[in-house]
Amino acid sequence: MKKQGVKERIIETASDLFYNQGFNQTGINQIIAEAGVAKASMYQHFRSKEDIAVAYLIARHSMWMGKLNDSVSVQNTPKGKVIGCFDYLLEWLNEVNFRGCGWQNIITDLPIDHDKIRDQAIHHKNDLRLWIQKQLKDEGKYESSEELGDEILILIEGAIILSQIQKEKWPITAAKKACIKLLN
Amino acid sequence: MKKQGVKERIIETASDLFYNQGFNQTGINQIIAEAGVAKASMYQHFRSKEDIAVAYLIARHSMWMGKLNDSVSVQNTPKGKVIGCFDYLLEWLNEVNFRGCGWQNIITDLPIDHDKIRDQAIHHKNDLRLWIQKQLKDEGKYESSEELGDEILILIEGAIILSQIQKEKWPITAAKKACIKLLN
DNA sequence: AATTAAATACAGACAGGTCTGTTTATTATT
DNA sequence: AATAATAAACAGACCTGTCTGTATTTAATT
Repeated sequence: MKKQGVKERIIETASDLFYNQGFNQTGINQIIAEAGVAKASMYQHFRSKEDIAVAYLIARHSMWMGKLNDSVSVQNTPKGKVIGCFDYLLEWLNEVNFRGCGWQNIITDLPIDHDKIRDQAIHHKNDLRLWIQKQLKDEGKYESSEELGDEILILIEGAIILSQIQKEKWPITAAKKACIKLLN
Repeated sequence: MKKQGVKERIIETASDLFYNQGFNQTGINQIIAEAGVAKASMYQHFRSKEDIAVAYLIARHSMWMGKLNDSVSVQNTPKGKVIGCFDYLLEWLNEVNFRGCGWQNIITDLPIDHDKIRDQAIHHKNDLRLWIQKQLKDEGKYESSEELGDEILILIEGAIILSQIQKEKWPITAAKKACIKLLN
């Protein structure tokens, strides 16, 4: 059995902790303790706590977009895939007890000068925005797939944050209904 | 000239700091320094940092709902008032450089056992939800004002968080368009 | 042997909260 | 009005704990 590399262990542990308990509630001493890594080793691989968070967000983006694509792959049409986003949200957020979005959660209470983290959030949201707009364009029946895509993205973001606040699923199901209305 | 009370000064200073730089980025030493209050005095009025935050959120709720009502009061119909929410968002969020929503910002990275803060966020969002649903019901032309109200609320929440991430106004204008589509 | 990683200690700063004595402001009494 | 008592607020020190990051030595891995 090949032991997981130090860097990977740090990223994995930090990802879990940053996501579930919050960036500001997670100290590096906890990360190294739970990852079974020495602090100096950690600083060999990462220049700062912010850089660990960046690695977390990069890994998360890859994982998240991948899972989204997997989830909606069963849909036959681009439009179906867009609507399917909400099924994915429902399944994922229910599974994490409505903990919400890693990017939303980290950007709302961010130490000053942590612009690398901010850039990751913008990157992720732009990727998702383009993904939605592309699906709608591929569907070929919407005059304004960009405008519509923006509106769907806002529904997704709103559903995530509101389900987090309320710890309930109704925002997601309501957002799906609104999405269907806008697309029909 | 009556000097503002100690408690009020703490709440006002903490409100400004919590909102603009974040709950976790604001320490009590900064609060007392900027409020010109002794720490012991602060702890005479508030049991904990969490209690200060609760006072902040209570004051904010009152202020926020008041300003919303003022802003939409120029609209002639309940429906106009709901759509007017987005104009209020645009003005307010532009003014605070898209800093976003006090409740969203605090609940996303919250120390454990701070349930009083959580309760304030739920209370605020429920109030807003009921306010929107009431407007739509008063309009008298929607069969399902509750469902529609939920959808509008999600648009509002999504517009706020996304404009914060992007530091742009397009999420708000897009959300307004979606709102109009859903209401027409 | 070279590289990587671990263990440990440290530095400086900061966190939220407590305590004691002093000062100031307000209230009550004369 | 003056004085005394009370309440509120302040100043400074202190507490325990934690934060992020650095330095050194030793151990483990390649």
